[in-house]
Amino acid sequence: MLKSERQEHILREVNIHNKVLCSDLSIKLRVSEDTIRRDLNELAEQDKVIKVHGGALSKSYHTSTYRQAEVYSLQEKTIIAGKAVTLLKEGMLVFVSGGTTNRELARILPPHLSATFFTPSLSTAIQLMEHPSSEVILLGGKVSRNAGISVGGEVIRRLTELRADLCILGTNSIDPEEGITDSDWEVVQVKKAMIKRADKVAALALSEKLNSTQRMKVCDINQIDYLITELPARDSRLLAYRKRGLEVL
Amino acid sequence: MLKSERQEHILREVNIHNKVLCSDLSIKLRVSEDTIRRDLNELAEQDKVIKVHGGALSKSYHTSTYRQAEVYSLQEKTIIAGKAVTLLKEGMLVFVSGGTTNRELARILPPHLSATFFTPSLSTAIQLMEHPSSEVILLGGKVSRNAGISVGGEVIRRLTELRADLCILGTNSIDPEEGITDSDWEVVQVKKAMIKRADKVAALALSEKLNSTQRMKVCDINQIDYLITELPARDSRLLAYRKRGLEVL
DNA sequence: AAGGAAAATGCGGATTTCTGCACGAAAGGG
DNA sequence: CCCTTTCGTGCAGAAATCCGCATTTTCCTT
Repeated sequence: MLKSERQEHILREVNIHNKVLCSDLSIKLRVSEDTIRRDLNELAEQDKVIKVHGGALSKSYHTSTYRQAEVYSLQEKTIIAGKAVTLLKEGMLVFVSGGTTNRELARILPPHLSATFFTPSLSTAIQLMEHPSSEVILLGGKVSRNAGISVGGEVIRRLTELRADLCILGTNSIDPEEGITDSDWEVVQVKKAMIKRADKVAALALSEKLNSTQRMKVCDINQIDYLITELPARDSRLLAYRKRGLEVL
Repeated sequence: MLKSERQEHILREVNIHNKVLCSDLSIKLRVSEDTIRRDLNELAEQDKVIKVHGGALSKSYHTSTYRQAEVYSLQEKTIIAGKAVTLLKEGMLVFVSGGTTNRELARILPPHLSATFFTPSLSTAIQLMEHPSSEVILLGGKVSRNAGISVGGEVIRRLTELRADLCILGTNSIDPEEGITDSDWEVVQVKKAMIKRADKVAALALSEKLNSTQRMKVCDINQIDYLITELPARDSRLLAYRKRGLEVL
């Protein structure tokens, strides 16, 4: 039996039973426990399983109950989300894109605010779902594995039939000259459609994303109305954006 | 039982009941109280629980981090999912409804299987997203807060444009006479549409759901092709269904 | 096809971890 | 204040892990 074949088998086993024991696998696959252990360690390094004393545990089982843990820069993102909330008014129709910052926004939404949210993002939708008084409409389509959002013609077609008061855009790269840029073509198409059909556009970005660019253009800087970062509005790093007419929160 | 597995269990227990006693856990998990106490101390060091005399208290009780509902009867659901997987073939177009059993199915999907999945369920879609070789298409629409799926005319309209090889239906109530029933009108509409547009229908149900009915009818028993429970196919409780012509797995 | 380097595997022994038990100290309840 | 329950610690046996090394397998080059 080949090594990779064996590891496939182990992975399948661990996903079905949520746990495996070195001793069991050793017998079932007719190899020494050392080999199993080595396999498990490799799989653990690739984040496929979680290695523990005596065997291994399934990752998805473990992380699905625990998942809250790893939003990086959570502190900053919460600040950003807090500022963004001030733009929301009763009864608004709002587009929300993907990303953890927007998820954070959904989480801290004031409970009484009743607005209608359209989003292609799975995680944002799930978070919004827990909000008591808002309506959530999911834009469906082919799901992009990397981005965790729906993409494709159907999403864009639906967007063209709508008109939003506000579009809240998670931003990977923003630059005073180049505007907002991104790296995934499908995602760019969706963002473009959202911007086009919204009266106002708010860009949410960690300060580390400022003055960076990527391959594909989403929009010009003057198409954006609000720029929200975790920095105070008067921070010098934001000067270039204020000069361009953006309202910096 | 593995140590880490045991600690998972303890954590789950403490989060459900808000408190646990060493003595209870010792009996339930069949280890000495010393071991439990050591576990609780470790969990307390990691700030997962609050250790008190005689047991421990839940921490999240105070911090109100709303956690994804615990998957109850996970063991049984994994068995069901395992059987359901055998119905899936390369290249199929499959409808998948919501529910934790279907989420479990998505989780244990063989990595190599490449199929196309349509689902209105957010959690199923998120789980399927992690699958390397399958395509996931999310059916978008108004999100139903209780069910965690998209509902409404748009979903149903999209479904009528499709034709699936298989429909995998999470089931809340099934009865040999009454067929499948459910309690949420919107959800029922979606399930009806899915059944109508699929060549074969598989109903996934915990045995506790057998022979129960609810207010609204989803479909007749003879519209279902496969019945999958955690019980062995020959179990007497399934006899009535076999007699009706369902293939019981 | 043959040869050889690299990777994979199994094994023995040293080390670490896990677990239950015993005993004395501490905490809690009436 | 006494009695019961719980706690902490040390210890011992069992299991799991780590480490180095010899042997086998795999794969690539010539």
